[in-house]
Amino acid sequence: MSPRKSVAETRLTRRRIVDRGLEIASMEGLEGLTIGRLAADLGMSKAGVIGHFGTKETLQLAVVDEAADVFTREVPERVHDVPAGLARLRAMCEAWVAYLERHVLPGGCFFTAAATEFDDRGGPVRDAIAGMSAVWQRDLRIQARLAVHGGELPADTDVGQLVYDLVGVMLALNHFLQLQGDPAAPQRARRSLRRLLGE
Amino acid sequence: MSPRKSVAETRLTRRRIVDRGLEIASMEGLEGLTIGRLAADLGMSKAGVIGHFGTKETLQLAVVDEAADVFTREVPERVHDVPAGLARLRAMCEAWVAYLERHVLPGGCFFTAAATEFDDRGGPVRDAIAGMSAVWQRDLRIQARLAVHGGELPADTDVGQLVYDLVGVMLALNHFLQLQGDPAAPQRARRSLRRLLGE
DNA sequence: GAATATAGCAACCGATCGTTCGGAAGCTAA
DNA sequence: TTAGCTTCCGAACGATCGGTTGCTATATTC
Repeated sequence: MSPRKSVAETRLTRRRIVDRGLEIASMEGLEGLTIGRLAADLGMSKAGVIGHFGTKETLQLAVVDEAADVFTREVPERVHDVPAGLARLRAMCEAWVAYLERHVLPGGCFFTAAATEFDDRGGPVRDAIAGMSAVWQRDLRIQARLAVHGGELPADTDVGQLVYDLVGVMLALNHFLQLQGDPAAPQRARRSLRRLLGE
Repeated sequence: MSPRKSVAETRLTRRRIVDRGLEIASMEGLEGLTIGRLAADLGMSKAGVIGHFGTKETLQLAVVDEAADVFTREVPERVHDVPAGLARLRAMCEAWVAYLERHVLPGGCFFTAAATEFDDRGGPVRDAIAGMSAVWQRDLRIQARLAVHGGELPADTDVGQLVYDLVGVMLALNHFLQLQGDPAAPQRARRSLRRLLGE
């Protein structure tokens, strides 16, 4: 029925699958992401969808990768030119808030949803999620440490504690935005960040 | 085949279903809670399981109710005799941390998982989850307000902001415990609580 | 003791799950 | 032109999903 597409078109089809898959997964979860649903949404057959990945788990991993790309594009890359240290740390957090505020993905923060969905299981998908979460927290820790060493944050700052609190602020932001639809949540998040990182 | 049980036995069967259902749901999610899986775990037929509820949604609501009962028993009821105001607010939060620390449910905080799973959908299950979350946050606000009026917290305290931060601390605790298995998380949570609520 | 009500089972329903298979269609290299 | 490669489809696979039906065996009610 459907002919072979040019290489460019093929890559485009794969991208369409992963992009739409990320949207679905951000709303329904990575398990709620169904091959049949994906096929129906894209107007193609289930075989055509799964043929690009071979396995649902591979598809899930591709979606996790895409989510990481989106996050990277929307948050860390936007603050790459901000001076390292406290300024960069503040910019990272502000970009993080803005990213959730803008509802880049319809289902809120993909990693929050995926983390709570997979935190009790094993397997490569869980490992990928935990790994990317760890990388981002490491980046936060690095900038926090630079800020401490540069005297921009108190010398006795517990960097791990600070990152813990920052993560809490963002988890709360996602929670109040998605579950309660609270429009004051971003402002609350920014106020908490000011308290943690100074003015 | 299986005979009718006495009323007491019948209630017990229902409790067994809901209890096991809560364990499964805390790990696999409310949608991952499957009637067939439940029946297999309990050594009974699917019809025997669903006969007590009629519908999976009703079963899910029963599980949500049970989760609320467990939480109520484990957290607010344990601090019922603590004097109202800041002392009670602190005790509520400490009981909350201890509840997560003890791993009362194998999958961590049920409401955190259920909230992120259902925050994008509609329906009675989502409403029940959001409602119970709202009740608990209202209880926190009440005690916080009492603490402010009693002069135990600064007069300019933004109570909504405080509850936002408290929720963030607990979400982070659940996150670091479940996804990263960080044993230092409870101590981090307690330190954050001290920062928010004083010594 | 007889009548009634009901908990639970075995079997089954249609739908959907992830996955496999053979083939049709078209691009590309020889 | 031809042979091979690849994308995608239609169809089907067994498994499982939520839910229904008919029945049996017993607890309760009279």
